[in-house]
Order: sequence, then C-alpha cells, then structure tokens
Amino acid sequence: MKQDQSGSRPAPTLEMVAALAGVSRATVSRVVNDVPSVDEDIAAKVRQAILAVNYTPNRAARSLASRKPNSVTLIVPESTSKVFADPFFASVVQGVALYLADTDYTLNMVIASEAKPEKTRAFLLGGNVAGALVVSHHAGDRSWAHVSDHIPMVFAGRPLAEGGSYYVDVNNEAAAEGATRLLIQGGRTHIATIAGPQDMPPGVDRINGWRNALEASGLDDSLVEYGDFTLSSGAKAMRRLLERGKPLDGLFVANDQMAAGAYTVLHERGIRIPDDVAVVGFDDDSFATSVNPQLTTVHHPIIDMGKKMAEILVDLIEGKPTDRVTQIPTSLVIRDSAS
Amino acid sequence: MKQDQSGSRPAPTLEMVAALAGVSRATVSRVVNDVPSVDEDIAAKVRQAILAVNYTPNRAARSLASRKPNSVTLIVPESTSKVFADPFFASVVQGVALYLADTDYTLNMVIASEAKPEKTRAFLLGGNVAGALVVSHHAGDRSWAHVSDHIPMVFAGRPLAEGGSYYVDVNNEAAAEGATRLLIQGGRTHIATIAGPQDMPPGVDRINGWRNALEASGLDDSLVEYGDFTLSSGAKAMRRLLERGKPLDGLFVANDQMAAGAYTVLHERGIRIPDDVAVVGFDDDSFATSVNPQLTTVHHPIIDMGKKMAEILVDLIEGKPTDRVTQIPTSLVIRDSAS
DNA sequence: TGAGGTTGAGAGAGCGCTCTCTTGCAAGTT
DNA sequence: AACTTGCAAGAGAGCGCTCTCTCAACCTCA
Repeated sequence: MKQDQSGSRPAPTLEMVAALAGVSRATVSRVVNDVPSVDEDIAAKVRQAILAVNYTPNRAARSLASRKPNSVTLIVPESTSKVFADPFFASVVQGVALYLADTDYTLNMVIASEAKPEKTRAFLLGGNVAGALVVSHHAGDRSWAHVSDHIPMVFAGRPLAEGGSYYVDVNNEAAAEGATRLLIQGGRTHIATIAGPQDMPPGVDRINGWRNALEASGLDDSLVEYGDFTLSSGAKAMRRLLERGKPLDGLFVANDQMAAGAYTVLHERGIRIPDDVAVVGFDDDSFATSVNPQLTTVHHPIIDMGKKMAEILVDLIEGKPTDRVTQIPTSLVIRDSAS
Repeated sequence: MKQDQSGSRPAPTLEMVAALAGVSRATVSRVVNDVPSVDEDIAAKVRQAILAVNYTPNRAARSLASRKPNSVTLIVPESTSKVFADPFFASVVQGVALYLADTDYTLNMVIASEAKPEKTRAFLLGGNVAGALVVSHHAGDRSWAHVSDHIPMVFAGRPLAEGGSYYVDVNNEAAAEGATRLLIQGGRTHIATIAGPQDMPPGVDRINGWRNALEASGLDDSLVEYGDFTLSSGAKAMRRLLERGKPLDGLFVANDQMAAGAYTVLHERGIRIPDDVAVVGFDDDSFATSVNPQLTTVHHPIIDMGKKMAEILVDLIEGKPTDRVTQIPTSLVIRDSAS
C-alpha cells in the first residue's frame, strides 16, 4: 500500500529489451509493431525478453516519434452533462470504450465548458488528439465546424442542421412509424402522441414517423401534445390530451420516461393499459420495465451506437473511406402495454 | 468540412515561438510554465509570439521530457458498467472531469475487462498513467492492490474490506440515521426499512444507521426486508413488509429507486403517503422528484464526490499529504413523503 | 576599482520511441 | 570468380519538449 513510489525503478524501455535479447532497438520495435520482416527465431527471443522485463511501450514516446496522437476525445458539452440523468451517456461511453479497447487509441473525456469554449478547441486543435466524438443534446452545434476542418469528428445523433458532419443515429422516423403501426395493427383507431421538443432531431423525427403511419392508414393525426422528454412533462402532456375529451385508444410516446409520466395520469384516472389505451414508448430504457404493465417500446441500441461511432472515427483517422451517416437498426420490444 | 487533413500544416512548436520572439527555446518553455525568473518584457514578447502562432504545447513531448505521465485514468469494471442505469456513473465522471479541467492532467477512461484483467493492469503499470480512479460496485476489489503499490489510486466508496486504500465516500451510516430520526421526530413509531444488499458497503451502512436511530429511541427494529437497489426489488420488499401484517407508519428505503418500487405497492393497496406511512429515501436521484408525492430523501452529492476523488488523486500524485478517507457531507432534502 | 554575488538567458543533452537509410550477408547470375 | 539482387538487422537522426549547466551582465560593498 505504499502510495509513495517516488523511488520506484523506471519502466523498462525498448533499449533494455534490446540489450537483453542481444539485438538492436530497431528490431525490438519491429517485433512490437508486428512488422513481418523479422526472422522468427529472433522475434521469439525478443518476445521472451519483453516478457522477462515486463515491457510496455511508452505511449508518449511513441506518439512523439510517430508524429501522431494516439488518443481520441469524447466531448460532452457542459449543458448536456447536466441533463444526463438517463443512461444514454453511460452507454455511449461504454460502447466507445469497448471498441477502443481493441485499438491502439486511448479514450479521453472532456466536459466542454460553455464559458470558455476556446479551451476545448485549443486542446483539440493542439495536435494532441487524433479525433473526437461529440455527445450533445444540441448535436451538430455549428461551433464544432471549425474543429472538424482539422481533425475527424463523429457526432451522436443527426444534427438539427445537416452540415456534412459524420454521425451515427438510429432511424427515429422509421422506428416511430413502426411503433405506431403496431398500434394500428392492434385495431386502435384513435392514436395520440406525446411528442418530444421540436428543436431536437429525435423530437422531430419521432413525431413524423407517427404521422406517417397514421396517414398511411387514413387515421386522424390531430392528437398531439408536446413534452421535453422528462417524466413530469409526459404526465402534463397526458393530462392535456385527456382534457380534450376526444376518443383515445392508442398512444405513442416519444420516450419511455415521458411514457412513465403518462402512466401515472392514466392510472389516476382509472384508464386501463392496454385495455382502454395501448401505449408504445421509445428507447427501451430502465423505465420500460419499471412500470406496470411493462412498456412495449422501441429498443434504442445505445451501446452499439457508441461502438459504431468509435469505429467510424478510427476509420476516419486512418483514412479509410467511410459513409457519412450511419443508421443503427432498432427493434420493437413487445411487452404488455401494447401488442 | 474536409475531414481529410493529411496535408495540414504541423502544429507550431516551442522552437517556432522562440524564433519569432527572438529568444531561446528554454525561455519560451519558462514562460509557458510560469517560471518566475523571466524578465517581464521578454515574457510579454514571448506571450505575444505564442498567441501569434497559436501555440499549444505538445503533451506527448512534455510527458516524455519531464519523465512523467500527464493523464489520469478512470476505471470502470465491465460488470459495473453494465449496471449503470443510474446517474451515478455520469455524475462521478462529470465531477472528475470538472476538477481535472483546471489541472494539467487529462482524463482517460477504461472499461476493465474482467476477461483479461492483465490488459488493464499492464496499461496502468506501463508508466503511461499518473494515477487512477476506480468506480466499482465491488469497491476495494483486492485485484487492485498490486496496482496501487505502484501508482496512486482513489476509490469511489468505502471498500468492503478496508485495506488501506484511499477513498471518498459519504457517511452512509450517519445520513441514514439522520433520515430515520426525521421519521421519529415526525411521531412515527413503527418504522420499517427496505435495505440494500449486505455485500455492498452502502447496503450495510445504511441499515446500520437506521438501526442506530431506532435503538437510540428504544423503538422496534425488526421490520427489515432486503432489496438489490432496483425498483422491482423495492416493490417486492414492500410487499413482504406489508404481508407481515404488523403496524407500520414510517419507512426508510436505502435508495430512491427502491423507494419508487415501494410507492407502487403502497399506491396499489391504497396506503397514503405520508398520512399512513411516511417515506424517506436515499440518493436524491431523478426518482425522488418523479414520484408522487415527491420523496423526502438524503442528498448524495455525487458530482462533489467525483471532484474530491480527482483532487485527492492529484494531491497524491504530487506528493502532498492527504487523508486516506474523505467523507463528503450529505443533507436531508425534505419534500412531501415525510417531514 | 575589482572581488564576489546574484540574476536571467542560452546551450545542449537527453526522454523512449519511429523510421529512413545503410550495411552485411547469402543466394542467384553470367 | 566477380558480379548483381534481395532481404533482414543495425545505425542514427530526429520528434517537441524539460532541465541542468554554463555563462554573460549587472550589483554590491570594501
């Protein structure tokens, strides 16, 4: 438990391995980097020496010598980080970290202060970072345009204003349409929606999907109320929907958290789910299985999204041709609130 | 939007700044590192040159030359990362990142694969990292003992088996005791608890706090049921509590998520909160304000915890004397479920 | 005025790697 | 036998910094 390691022996270097194996530094470097043109006998001897001294390459030296950074930054705008009470953030990070674990890139994280954005920008442009991932509620923020001229960047979610940036997203519109179609197929004819904010791409896309499905079946699409993706806003929207006094037997909610809010109001009024009103949510987060009856919802594969973002970023860094927009497939999880 | 920057001019170096300012590289280095013994006129000229070429120090070179890493790693065991549906993880990261933003350390994140722990260990011991923070459900996992002999480490939460490691935590026991005392002061005399798992320190400490408060007032402490911190386990525990058929007018729940589960059962049975049963939770997470009536709960300052962890780690790295255990103060947030 | 002291800037040797270039050697060619 | 080829290993020059050492310039005081 000696936390003081001031006097600890320094980490073994390439040089030491070379000396032990009786070869040159260059040869050890070749072995470490899997350069094929090394005699197998020699390579074996080197590998043994590496194990013997427990050698690990020094990343700083490597980065310096090769003239390229070996880390990738995940940026979370400060305002966004405050809102992350949902598992979205943790899951994206998880996906990203899992993918990068198998590469030579290290993941670092930055909370981008809105007060001094130059600080983050300087960090990114200082040549210390090979690329960046942005997880933001205001995806595609124009403020990153300048940065993305210099280093590869990949965004989580479709930017509100498409600007040629690389991003990965789920097909919110198609998924919402599918969810609504389930309601229609279940025989529901008065289908409302609690939509998300219309200044966020998922908010816009999900309501459009709902509308598409209704139009395709010639159903009424006037039963719309808006929330802000929070539980309480979902409850309020549900109340407003009910106060309209119109018939209502199906409900598509733009995320599970608002659906949980809607549930409380429905329960209050003694409206049965799914008997009186069938409900479909979106995201398949912890709320979906927390509520009773369990929520039928669209599964949003966030970890996969993180993985894909990392994959695309690495491809970009290494100059591989890559599609600018990537859609991750969703699936409808049928539980008890609609089927 | 040119993602291809292969031909972009290289980042400015110390050398370039020195040339522009007409001084030596060493002098620029002094200015950058705030060494006092530099003539103010010259320093001003250098600063101007730095601005002119938009110079940012190369972290790899710095780390190499100074022979010390400039990054700190946040480790999340794979098994833990899967469970992080709660905002705990995101908040700790946020706190850590916020603190480090004002230091010269960069935060990097690793998901420690349980399958190949040597990989993480090699990374940490390879001399590439100045220190590490561990956020785990099984805090104080003995597997880190070897690592902490070599680099400073700080854990989130008290390890189950105290082993001399540095950690920061809230005083779970005292906080739980205070929460229970509120119930007693409110005149409740039959106070139950839904406790957490007894193989996790918060689970143990919180039930102990509850018991302490009851004993101090000579009340019965037999009304205990256990959950695993999930919503559904809270509901089940509540059900078991009610099935005992004993009088019950107060309830302390070891976290808000289980409290939310208990709520659903209480509502089902028509038991009024707080009129029939007053409820106090723990954590003050999003569940506390999602439920109706809003939950009186212990505020768990997770962001502060992250900040403190980072602060202690940096102190450790820089050799400053530091307390081994740090308790972050909690506060009781009085809402509607008990007062 | 000159010895000794102080202060501030420059010189230059690395830090641990990568990578190009060169060298040495065995095999193939005439 | 003298030559060219081909290929694997070594030499050595950096990468952009830090930091110690050295030295010039200026002070101070007898």
